Amino acid sequence: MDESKLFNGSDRRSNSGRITISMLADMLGISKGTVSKALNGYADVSEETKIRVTEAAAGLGYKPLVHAQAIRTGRAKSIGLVLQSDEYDGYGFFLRDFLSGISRTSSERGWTLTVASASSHEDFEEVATRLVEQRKVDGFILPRTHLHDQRYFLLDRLGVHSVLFGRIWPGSEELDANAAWYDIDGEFAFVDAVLRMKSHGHERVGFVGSPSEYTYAHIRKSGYFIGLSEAGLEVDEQLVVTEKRTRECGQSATEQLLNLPVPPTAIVYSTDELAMGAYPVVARLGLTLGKDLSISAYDGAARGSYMMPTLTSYRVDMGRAGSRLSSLLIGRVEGTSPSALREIETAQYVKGGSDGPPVLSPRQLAEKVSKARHQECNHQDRRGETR
Amino acid sequence: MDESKLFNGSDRRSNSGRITISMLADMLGISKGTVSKALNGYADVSEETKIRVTEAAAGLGYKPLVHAQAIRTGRAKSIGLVLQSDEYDGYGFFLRDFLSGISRTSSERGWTLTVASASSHEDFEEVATRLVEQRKVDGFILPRTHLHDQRYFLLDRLGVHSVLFGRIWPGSEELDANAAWYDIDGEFAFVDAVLRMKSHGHERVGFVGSPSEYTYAHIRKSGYFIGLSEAGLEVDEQLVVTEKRTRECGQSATEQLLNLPVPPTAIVYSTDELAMGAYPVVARLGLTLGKDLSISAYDGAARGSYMMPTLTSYRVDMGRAGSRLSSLLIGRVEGTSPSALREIETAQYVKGGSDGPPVLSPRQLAEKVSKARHQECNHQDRRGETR
DNA sequence: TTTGTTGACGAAACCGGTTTCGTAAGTTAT
DNA sequence: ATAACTTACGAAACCGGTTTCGTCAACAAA
Repeated sequence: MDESKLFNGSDRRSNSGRITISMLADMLGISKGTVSKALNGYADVSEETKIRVTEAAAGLGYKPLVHAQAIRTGRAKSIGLVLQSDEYDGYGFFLRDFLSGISRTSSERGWTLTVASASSHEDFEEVATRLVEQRKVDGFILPRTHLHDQRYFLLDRLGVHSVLFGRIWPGSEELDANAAWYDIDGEFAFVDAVLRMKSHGHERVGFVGSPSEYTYAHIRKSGYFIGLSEAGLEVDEQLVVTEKRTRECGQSATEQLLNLPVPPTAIVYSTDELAMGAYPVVARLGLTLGKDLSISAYDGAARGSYMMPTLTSYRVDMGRAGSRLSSLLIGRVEGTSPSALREIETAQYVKGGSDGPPVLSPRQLAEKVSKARHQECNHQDRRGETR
Repeated sequence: MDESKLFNGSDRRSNSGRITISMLADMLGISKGTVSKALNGYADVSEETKIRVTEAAAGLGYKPLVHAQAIRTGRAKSIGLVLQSDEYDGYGFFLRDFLSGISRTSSERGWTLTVASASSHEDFEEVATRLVEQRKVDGFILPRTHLHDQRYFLLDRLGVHSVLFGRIWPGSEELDANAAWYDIDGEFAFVDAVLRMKSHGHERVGFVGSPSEYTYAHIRKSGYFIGLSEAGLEVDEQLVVTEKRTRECGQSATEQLLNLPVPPTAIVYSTDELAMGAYPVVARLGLTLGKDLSISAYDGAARGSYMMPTLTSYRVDMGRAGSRLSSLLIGRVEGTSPSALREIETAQYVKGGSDGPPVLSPRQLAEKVSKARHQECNHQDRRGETR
């Protein structure tokens, strides 16, 4: 009673109602240093005092100001994420899930998500450096890992922690011995995809891959080859098209594969985005997906389910990815060894209507394609005449 | 020479190379208070000293630590954005543009973007309150404004600034006299859309609207009615379907309109998302978009351009929106009067292939629809028998 | 009983800034 | 020449925490 009256009567300004560590210390009749130590688990505070302080803090709703701590500890408790607009926007509808995952998990630990954007790699360097110099961020999540990810090495030089969404250079342990990462086992998914095509009865399975700068491109392609070998199918380099990015690329790749003398009856795409390109091609040639041609892809983008027929794919839980990545990064900043901060999970198979047993042999398919192709030309000719 | 030697010899620890205000003051031989005042434009510093300090700061790359400033000034120089996952994800591919716009402009002013997420309105309250209490954020951008936006009123009670993407309650000045906002003139776009349909020759133009909790739903609908009146077309309540959200909703709304005894030959959709629902309906009925039925929408989502035919729409520049919104919010936090912080811009018309002169009268269209409908039933019957 | 040791805490420095206040020198008014 | 203002700056308090260091009491060992 007396104490609180004394306190209220003091000249401490309102401070918009927030309770500070000094106030808390005054009310408890101990020094603010001791309060701080009690809350941070120092050894030289008695168990009894710790309990008193903790309870009072909880009761009064005292929460330390992170940036006031940061000035001494150097920790902003903030996760950095730089969105790069020069990269193809592979996030699509998933960006929100990803961000939600990150911010949810980090806020549970009292951390924050700081988002910045860069227009190029040089810009990334500038943006990241600024965030680090200004101590706005303790570490970065690096999505869409490249083979030799320059961002990782840059941050490493700056002495800033990072965690990769995807591996850097799988197989060369020396290089990323110091890296923490989270990844989805794309290899497994593509092995599975090929095996499923085989079990449908397909003998010629094509592959459309992503640009080789991305680590996942290699991993998924490798899964395709392993799948072929496990399925007992022979490798035909003609059936492999790579370095594709957008759905327009997927379109041309699909055309290229279907124009082969002996085309594949099934195609596995590195991403949903690429597989989207198959739909207009198939429609134009009068083919039916899931019958004349079977396709499957990877990412499990919601978009895929809007297609007719829906796209068979392997769904990646971006919310979970964001959540795990922030957890790993926080661990990294707090000193856990990177070798203990590596996680790999599997994508979830989502059956759609875009694959099934083949109704045509490769040669029959080739014939159907070339017929459709001729009709199309005639159509165009006629259209040309009427103009 | 002497000074720097003296300085190097001092016991100041490395501090990972960063240069602090005290160092700068030492090197210049003045007090750190004066340096601070010089950099912050105080009046009681001579012009000469200001120049000396500014140049030295620039030369040595001195940048004050924002959180060190924040502890005294109370400004974290950070913009808050809460992504709400209970709302339909209207951002789509635009979220990245939006975030880029915000972070680019705010970083130019030395500000940061802090992203959080909430799963419900109560959660928003909790998340926002936490960010405010911990002084992590100086204000919020509130996207997808509701008519009586609870978020706005909550933040107002907390004494935190916010800026709305969209207006709160257009027409009732008293309510949002204190609000700052940025908006795109949806009304104008829908007037324009109706007039364009009229100039194509359409006499019956339908409308599919969004849920009425959103301000924009009212604004766009109002534009539709104004457009009708300007075009000299009569209002027919049967042609208006509202409270629609997803593309599935758009699908049923389109069916509903096409099943009318005298259906519209043109439909204007409140969002691209809704208009997506028209495609499968039209395909099933054997109609051709841009001929049998003309449609246009609003948002200018990239997705729209992947449709065949491409969707005529009004493009909203989300990057610019984010940029302007952060600029307005920073102004608000720095004390500009909210009445000076209101901006309205127009959406850009993007012509696609989904609209054109009608080839059928409403009655002819009705006939074509009902024929297709019967065939469809027969198909289904036959399919049923073979099973 | 004296001499370490240990446990628990306070005082004060510190982090990197901002802001108040006092004051010496220069300037103008009387 | 003196009084009254300005101007320009430094000293020091301050923001809200953390961390170092010193100290005192209680306890154990000699």
